Amino acid sequence: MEELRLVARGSLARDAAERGVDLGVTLSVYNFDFWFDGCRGVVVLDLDDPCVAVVSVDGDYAVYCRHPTDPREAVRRLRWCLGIDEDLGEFLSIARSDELLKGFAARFSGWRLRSSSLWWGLVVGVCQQNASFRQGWSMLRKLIVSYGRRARAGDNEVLLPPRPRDVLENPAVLTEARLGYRASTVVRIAEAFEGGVLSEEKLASLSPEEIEGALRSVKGVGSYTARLAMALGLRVYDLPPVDRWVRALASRAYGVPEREVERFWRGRWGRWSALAVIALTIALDAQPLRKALERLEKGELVPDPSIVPSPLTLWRASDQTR
DNA sequence: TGCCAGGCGGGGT
DNA sequence: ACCCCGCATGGC
Repeated sequence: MEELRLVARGSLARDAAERGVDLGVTLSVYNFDFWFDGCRGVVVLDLDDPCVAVVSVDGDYAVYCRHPTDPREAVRRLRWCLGIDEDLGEFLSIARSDELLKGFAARFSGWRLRSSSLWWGLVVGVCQQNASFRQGWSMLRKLIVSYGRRARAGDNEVLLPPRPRDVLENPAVLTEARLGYRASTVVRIAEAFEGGVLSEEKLASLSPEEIEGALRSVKGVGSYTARLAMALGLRVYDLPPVDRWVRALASRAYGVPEREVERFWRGRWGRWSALAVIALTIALDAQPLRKALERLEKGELVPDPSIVPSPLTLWRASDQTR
């Protein structure tokens, strides 16, 4: 097991409060039980040169890294992963007068997207392809647990997602994790990162369209997966990951033909397009389309914490997604 | 039991 | 620019 050393300690409480960030909500949304327990969360800052932060809902944090790291750089990275300095003012202002997201904007203004690496964002996207939310997160959970990459960070034993190299060393685990035909796509993504064809640093400087194109060069990565990964890994939200779920809901809510949903969505949400898609999945508890449409008809557009698992409750629903 | 789910690529027209 | 199909797997 890899030993990580303490490189920084402090509190984000004041800055979070000043910026209206709710760390409890931010840590709980779309998280697993082994990374969040209702009180403290693990944030993976770097997979390749492992570095993690343990953050409490009141803002205390400790950052641990495998190699000596500039504490200021580590804290910058933590703040970025938690979206602390991302100003969502414009997004929330649009959302407050939006049919789909006004309830979300009223109650979840403190939510920020937790980012991951681009590699991991792609894996998340692939696991959502042609599967229910529940199945997708079950696959991801099994994937992480099966590779079982562990590190010691102070008193905490932390589970890390596999690196591209881990996947290439033992691709059979993907099948054990029940990824089905998605396994070969994950292998191709891992090869692209290991071979340097894709690299986060190079892609980050490109335009959103160019990033999407580069990611789609991997067979099995289409528009949805590329755009979701850009949002999760790079905090680039310009291009919405429009799937049949969003297409149907937006078509109904806005009275727009399905084939025009993407254009309409981008016109409405601009540089917040992908964030709005992710927010909608939270608002409707990522329920299957049929139920999500019923919720829309009834105007039930705020998360229902009694639904398990959902983006909000996934962290306390490990048994349902095993 | 079939059918379908937050896609995708490859084939057709 | 469309339309259509198959694809691993799990839940209902």
